[in-house]
Amino acid sequence: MNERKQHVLNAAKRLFLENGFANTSIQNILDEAGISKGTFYNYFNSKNECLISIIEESVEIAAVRRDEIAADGQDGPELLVEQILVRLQMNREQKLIRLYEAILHSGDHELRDYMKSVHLSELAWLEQRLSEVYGEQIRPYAADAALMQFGMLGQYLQFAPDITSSEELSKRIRFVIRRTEALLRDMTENDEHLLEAGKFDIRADSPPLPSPVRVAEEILRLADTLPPESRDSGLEFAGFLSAELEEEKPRSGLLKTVAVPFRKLFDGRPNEPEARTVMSALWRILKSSDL
Amino acid sequence: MNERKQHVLNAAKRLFLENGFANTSIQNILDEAGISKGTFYNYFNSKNECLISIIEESVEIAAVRRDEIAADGQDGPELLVEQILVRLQMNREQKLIRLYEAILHSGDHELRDYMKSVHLSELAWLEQRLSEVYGEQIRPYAADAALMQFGMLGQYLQFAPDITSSEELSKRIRFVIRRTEALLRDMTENDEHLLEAGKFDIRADSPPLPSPVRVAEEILRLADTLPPESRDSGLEFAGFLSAELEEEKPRSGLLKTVAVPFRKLFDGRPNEPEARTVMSALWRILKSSDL
DNA sequence: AACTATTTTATACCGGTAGTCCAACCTTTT
DNA sequence: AAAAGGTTGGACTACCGGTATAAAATAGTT
Repeated sequence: MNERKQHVLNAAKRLFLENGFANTSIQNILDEAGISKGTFYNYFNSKNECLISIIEESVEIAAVRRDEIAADGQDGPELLVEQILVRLQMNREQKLIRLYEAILHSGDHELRDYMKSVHLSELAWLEQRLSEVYGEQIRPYAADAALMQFGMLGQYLQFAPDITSSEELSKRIRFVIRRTEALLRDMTENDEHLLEAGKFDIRADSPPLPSPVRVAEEILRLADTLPPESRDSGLEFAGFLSAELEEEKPRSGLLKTVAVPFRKLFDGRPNEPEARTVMSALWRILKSSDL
Repeated sequence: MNERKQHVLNAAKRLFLENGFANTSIQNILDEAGISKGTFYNYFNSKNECLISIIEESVEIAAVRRDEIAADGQDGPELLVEQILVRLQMNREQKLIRLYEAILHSGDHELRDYMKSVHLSELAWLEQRLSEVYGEQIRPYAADAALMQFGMLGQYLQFAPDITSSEELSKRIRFVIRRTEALLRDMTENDEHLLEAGKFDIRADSPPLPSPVRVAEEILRLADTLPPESRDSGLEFAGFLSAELEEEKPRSGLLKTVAVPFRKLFDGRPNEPEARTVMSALWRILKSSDL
């Protein structure tokens, strides 16, 4: 990921959020980013692909944040609220969600398929989390509950798009989660469900798990790029993380605890996106070995 | 409403449903309808306006059908299922709903506002119906229940867009309605709600109620256009309807019963849309006097 | 420092889009 | 028959996403 490319992405994102996807021409992006058309098409094969990159980035940010806040603290409905809040805050002022939808209904098949997979993976995540939070006995109803919760929340957001405070957001999320609990009780009592468990899983096209050794290398390389003031602690963290990663049975609790502050060292630095990508790989490894 | 204009609308609708809104150019519509560009822009100020007309028509069709099936039979959850089914079948094979969404996210403010009002009026209708079906005591929670039901159902439809049989549709609707009942019980028990009653009402910009006298005239005029084979019964119906309409206190039960077969005389006839519009006005009068 | 390879720039160009404009045409009213 | 007004076809504009390309700038290698 070129730094210049990141600059273009940021410019495009700014414009998309401000004026909408359809109302932003490539020329606008070129002007905003101060680049020429040729460069743009060096980075992206199309305007759509540029949009996909933006969404991919925000999905990654949300995933890492969710894993990080799960790393400290007990699991339960309150954590679920926080994790859902992450996605909503990601769509700053509900505008990113418009991009999602713009893509969904843009007649472009490739884009639609991509967004569908994003949607599905969000539902799969939610189904899994509901099972974790409310116990294995509700698993047969988790898929339906996830789908309905997603729909309810979507309505509460679309209906009041003027939410700035995360207080207001939390309030709605909590309300919807309590309703979801009622739905789970109701479905359990009557043993009614429409979807089978695991309905949303689409592991087929998910990328292969990165190798721990490879990730360990990347972490060390990243630490090398830190500025003097954070370099020392960064190297400490990185040394521990990479050593632990190459162990036979990594102590995942420790890894999770250390991973969070290490990643945060890169906040605001030019390679923040790269650091996030590497740590995202780390979290995937950790979660797969937890099972 | 010109007959030629209706012809253009039908052509556009066909193309939109088949290829999507974005993938249908005005030239396509011109070719399909066999008209010229000048004519098209005589009827509509833009492609968007053409789409709005199509949606307006389908909204009207759905409203009349809902009122008509309510006219015979007892009220209750089963009727509600049928009425909801009307809207879903209207969006034939889930494709019209894409038009809705295409409009919602098209960056065009005017279109968005229009669709928002359609959305709101659907929610207002649902809130009202829930109160009717489940009793006045749930009215404080009806707005929330309507919003959540709408969201849940939307997910179940979007998620399985390959539904052709209305059996399958009914099954999902019934499932969602049972969940809505659980939500209503839950909210009632805990006395929790986020929205106040009547939240979705937007009477401000709804057109003024048509005068009964005027509608009576239109009904007589319509009957005159019927072909010989249905002319006699049409005139009988029309005579009764218009006479009753001009009474001090119209017998609304009778009116409803007679209105249905009268409107159906125009099915398949060129002025079917016009007849529907007139009868739509009649239903609005009847419902307002029922209160 | 010189040479090479790659990236970036600027611009012309393509086919397609929504929408404008207008002179010619047709139909209805007078 | 004449006037009026809606209808027609098509030329036209401005813009879009995307392609092509030659010149300029930059980076990497020796």
